[in-house]
Amino acid sequence: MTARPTMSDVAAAAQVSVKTVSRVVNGETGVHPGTAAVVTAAINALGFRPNEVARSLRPGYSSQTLGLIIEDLGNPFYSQMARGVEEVAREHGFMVISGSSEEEPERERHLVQSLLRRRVNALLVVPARGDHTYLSRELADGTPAVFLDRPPQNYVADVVVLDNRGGARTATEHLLRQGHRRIGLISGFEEVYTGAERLAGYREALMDAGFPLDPALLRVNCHHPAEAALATEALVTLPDPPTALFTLNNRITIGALQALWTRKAATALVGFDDFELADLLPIPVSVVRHNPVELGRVAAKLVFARLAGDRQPPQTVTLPVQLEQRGSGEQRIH
Amino acid sequence: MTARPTMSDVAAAAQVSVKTVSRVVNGETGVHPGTAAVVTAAINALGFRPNEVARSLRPGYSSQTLGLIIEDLGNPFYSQMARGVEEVAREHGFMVISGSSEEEPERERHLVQSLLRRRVNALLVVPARGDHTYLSRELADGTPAVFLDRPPQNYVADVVVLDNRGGARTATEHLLRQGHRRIGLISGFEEVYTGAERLAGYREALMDAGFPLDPALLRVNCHHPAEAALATEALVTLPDPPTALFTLNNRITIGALQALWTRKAATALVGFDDFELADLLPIPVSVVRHNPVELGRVAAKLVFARLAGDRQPPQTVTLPVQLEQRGSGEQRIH
DNA sequence: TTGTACGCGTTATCAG
DNA sequence: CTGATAACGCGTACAA
Repeated sequence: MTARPTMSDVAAAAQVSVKTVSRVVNGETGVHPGTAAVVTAAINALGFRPNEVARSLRPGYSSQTLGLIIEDLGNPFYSQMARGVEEVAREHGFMVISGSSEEEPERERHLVQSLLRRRVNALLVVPARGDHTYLSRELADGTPAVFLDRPPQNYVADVVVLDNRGGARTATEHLLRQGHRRIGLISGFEEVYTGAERLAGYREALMDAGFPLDPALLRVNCHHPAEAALATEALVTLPDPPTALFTLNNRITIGALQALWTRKAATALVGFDDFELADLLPIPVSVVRHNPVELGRVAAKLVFARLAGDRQPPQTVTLPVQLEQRGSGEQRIH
Repeated sequence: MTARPTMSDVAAAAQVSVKTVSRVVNGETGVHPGTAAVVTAAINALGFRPNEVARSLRPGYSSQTLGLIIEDLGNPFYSQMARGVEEVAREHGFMVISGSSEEEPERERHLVQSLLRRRVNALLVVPARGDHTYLSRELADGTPAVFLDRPPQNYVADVVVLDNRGGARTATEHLLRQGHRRIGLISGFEEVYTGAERLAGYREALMDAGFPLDPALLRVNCHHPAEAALATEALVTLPDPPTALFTLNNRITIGALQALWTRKAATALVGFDDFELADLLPIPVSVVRHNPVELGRVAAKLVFARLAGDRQPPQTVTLPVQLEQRGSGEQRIH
């Protein structure tokens, strides 16, 4: 109930000046041990805790805070990214303020502004769709920004992404190598960067191998497992059905699996994104997996390099992904 | 690269005093429209953004920030809680600084101190094990704290928990009603609050129904799915094996399921905690489910009630859980 | 070894 | 309607 004690409260209690208290608090040299003891006693008696807000207002000091904007804190992929960011931040004595953009551009802008008003040292952003030129104005003072999972539109800065295209190529080539020629593809939002890249990787693999891409095998805009299940159902009941499926994210993979199980279809399947239980299912699911925590870590390290004065041109880091062969993707065509 | 412009920069550019700029920025009445226009123009020209840090230093103002300490931001259960907290915070114009305690008491203390130094308005904490009397000193000024998922030890404050005991009772009674008399139980850390409560619920249900508790059917301290699988294996191969299993958290449920599948055992199963795919598996898994987002929301609302001046004695809110009958728990004994 | 003045960016007070 | 001044809590520069 009492207001939090300040340095001058401590100074008054210890019968010294605020500056002496400051010296003790910051462990500066040149304080008489006796005085220091008195001050320390007063600090403990009053329960004084230095006010980081006041400190960060002073020139040369900063809030020691990172701003993190992601699509949804509750989504495991992003929350693991956040975890990676937090780890690196802690190593530097920083804390993280985070917010969910809900993939809405206005919300993102609002969050950017709120965070900058709080004078975060840097921004880490999973960019929502839409134009990002507004950032030039917001970050004109040199506050670094690093983008995660996808690049922003019309703003040049450091970006850390997964090798979406490469992973999709690998998955598709793997299925081709098992003898599959008709490989169905189910994707989520078409316009999202990661989805587009993965689709491109699938296309490239087919082209390079000299096989045609049958548009009838493509199902896009499946946002829920249920829609993916329907799409799978539709593909499997085609006159000339695919012998394998490539599902572009884990929600889709889950929906597809359910449809395949109820149909007892022996269609091979490789999914992008790992998921819990994938390796424990009766037929373990082959996936292209990656490391969201590492993504967060790498982005945070980039941020701290910038804060340390790194003036290199903005770079794009592409993190490798791994094809995990567990069974569902290794069913050869007879 | 330029330092961020301040109010006095704007004032100079607009040929007015800082106070006038302040008035315009805060939309105060009593400013000549002409002057306001000039000031607004200067603000836009310079890209001025008010410094919330400086503002929060002033008496009567605050950082408009909540501190959140959870076990692990990367864990879906906790990250969804964080999501709920964030939602309510945003409604109040607050932001959230979060940190992971890793279930280590010293880390928690360190986080508490860091957050209080940053003058967060309130603390939301998933308490690590160990004594929490230290909080009396830290929060002597009246900064509210609310605890999530489990109560702290030796500190009285608002707490929001799930109905762990009731959920476990319900699950056990459900299995008893299906005719099961030998119900195996697999749990994680024995000393964790939630686990202890769930175990107690199981015990109570058996006692109340007048059935003995066979210690041979209890397996504790399974921290990974693999350990749970081994425990399941051991239970199923008992001379007089259980006909049903009650698994105390989702990691354990997953491990148990795998063991049952490989063994093709027809043991009934109910798990505490829902998990992705639970409803999509060939035999859908019955679970006691709950709503982590709601838990976060309720806790945050409690915090804001306290911040608004609510002086009621600390309360414990117990959130209901639901038994979701999907199939695995409804296999009657022949 | 210790203390005094000043400034960080903002807002409240009170005068013009 | 507008502005000068003090203050928020702390640390730097410079004395004493």
